Amino acid sequence: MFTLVQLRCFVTLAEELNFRRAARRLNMSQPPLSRHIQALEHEIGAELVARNRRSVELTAAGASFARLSQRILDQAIDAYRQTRQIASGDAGEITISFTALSSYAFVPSLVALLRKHYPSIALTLREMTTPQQLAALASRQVDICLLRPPVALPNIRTTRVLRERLLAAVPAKHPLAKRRQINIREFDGSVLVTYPPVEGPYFHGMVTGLFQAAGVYPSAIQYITQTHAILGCVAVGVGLAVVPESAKGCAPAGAVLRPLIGAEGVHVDLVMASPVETTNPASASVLALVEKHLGSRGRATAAA
Amino acid sequence: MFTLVQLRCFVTLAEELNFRRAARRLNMSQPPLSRHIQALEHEIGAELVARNRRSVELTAAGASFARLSQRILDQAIDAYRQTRQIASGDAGEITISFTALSSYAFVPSLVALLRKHYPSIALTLREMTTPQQLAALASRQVDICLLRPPVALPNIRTTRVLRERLLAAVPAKHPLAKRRQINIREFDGSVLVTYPPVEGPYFHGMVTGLFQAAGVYPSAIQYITQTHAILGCVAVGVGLAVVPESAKGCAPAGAVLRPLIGAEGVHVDLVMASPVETTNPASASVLALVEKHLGSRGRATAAA
DNA sequence: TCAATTGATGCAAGATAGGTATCAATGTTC
DNA sequence: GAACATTGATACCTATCTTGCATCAATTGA
Repeated sequence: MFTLVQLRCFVTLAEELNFRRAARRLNMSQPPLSRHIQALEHEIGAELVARNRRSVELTAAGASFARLSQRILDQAIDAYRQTRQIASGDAGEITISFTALSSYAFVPSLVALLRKHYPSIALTLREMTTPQQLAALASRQVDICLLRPPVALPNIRTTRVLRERLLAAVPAKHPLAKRRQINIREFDGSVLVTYPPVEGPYFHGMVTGLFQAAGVYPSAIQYITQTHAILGCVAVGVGLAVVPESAKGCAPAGAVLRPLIGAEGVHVDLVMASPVETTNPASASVLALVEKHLGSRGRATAAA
Repeated sequence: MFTLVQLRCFVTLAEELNFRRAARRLNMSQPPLSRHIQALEHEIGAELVARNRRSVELTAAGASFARLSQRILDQAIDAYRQTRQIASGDAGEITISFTALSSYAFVPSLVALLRKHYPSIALTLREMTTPQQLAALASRQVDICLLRPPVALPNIRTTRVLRERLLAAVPAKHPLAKRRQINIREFDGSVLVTYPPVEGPYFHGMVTGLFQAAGVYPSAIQYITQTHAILGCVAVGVGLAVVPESAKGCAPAGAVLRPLIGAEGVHVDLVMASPVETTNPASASVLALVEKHLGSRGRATAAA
């Protein structure tokens, strides 16, 4: 197989049509250039330049090969640059998974942040449930997960990116909807729509712990997996619910959200989880960027 | 700049993810493969494979670079093959010029012949007048010309590809149109529509020579450059004409062609002209093909 | 704990690329 | 038409690179 150096020599010769001038442009003397061209012609088994002892001109094969060679060289330096960029984390691909609710709370600002600082990183977003996220993280199918704690996996590090208060969700036609804020005791005897223990263990534990601590007992509990589905049930009057602040982004018209009195010390977190060691420099770049950005903002602000 | 050999090594390693197996596939021992990969990584300035002393896996940069490398290698062997093909004349580009009339007589069968034997030669056809053809041939702007003799240019060789009889062209409403064949003496005293001496010297000399030899003198001569224009004039009753047999292909409805008595020994030739030495192997292939084909057919048959 | 396998490294031999000096051939100039 | 300049090719030497063999340290599996 011929060499890229030979191609570079040939392309320059094809442009100059003069061995000495081409050699000067290539920063070499004329004899090795002659030998490179000879080697190339011998390798391909065809005459590429017609030399008349005085003038040099391309053969039909040489003219075609010059174009192809130029393309190969262009691709080579392109591959060089692109790979350096990926290695430095300035470019590349990154896959981020997120829970449905965080798409309202944190993902929009994350995408904006990435687009601003790393426009050449290709971002793939994948909505998953938390158990799916843990599996994807363990098998390294995703670079970064946005999910609810805790993340009990080896060699995974987490950073809290969002801390939210809890809000009460009541139907718009419910008497409580007129209150500016709602005490958790008002839930006593009502139907509670909330997260199931298996699919949403974090929220489930938080809400049930909250009610137990306050000594409040709903008359019935309706388990629903996703926040937007819970709010949908509230909107049609199924019952009351406790949801994180970011649920404002997906509240239907029939449900209103009010500050929850009696849950002041309780809040829900959203964490960013990623492998401790990654082979993807773009991932490291994004993690560093997010953490730097969080640090400057106090890492506890809820997104609009 | 890195080497194609290094790329080949890296691509194979990326496929095998094992230095020894990759080295075996590359027909080399393992140490030089390790060195090639190291050199490549040093050249690019990035880690391409993550080696854990036991397993080898690609980094993000390495995965991208492997794809790009494969593409470069593919293009390299493609360039190799394509150039060999062009050099051997099996592929390439060829420009053939032709006179308007030969587009009916010879060009169709030439195109068919090329498409059959050299489907990967790109054919450019260019209609020119004979003086334009001579200039294009001298400046090597075309590879092959189909034109009327003589071709008085240095380093140009010609081959006769077609020899045709002459026919009489008369208006369909003319009394002579009823004859099966027409004697040249019948032209005496009629208007002759024929080729001008400057733009169509070959035909002009042939026709005038024919009439002089027969002692026939038209009452008037109308000069028109192209055969199809001459036949158009004949069709509307301007006069009579003498045209080559291949004019059958472009005769309008109002003109009829009949064998010409008294011109038996006279015929017109179409020759194929090309530079003696050409840098275009495709041209040589086409010339050889045409000559071989003519040889088997006796080189004098008029095309339909 | 021992054997097998992994990728990296030291070393010597061979191959290769590069430079200098030079040649034969062809234009150019006076 | 003869001297000169310029062209690409070649001979030869040196520096560098590449290769394969032998070997090493580390890890894995039995």
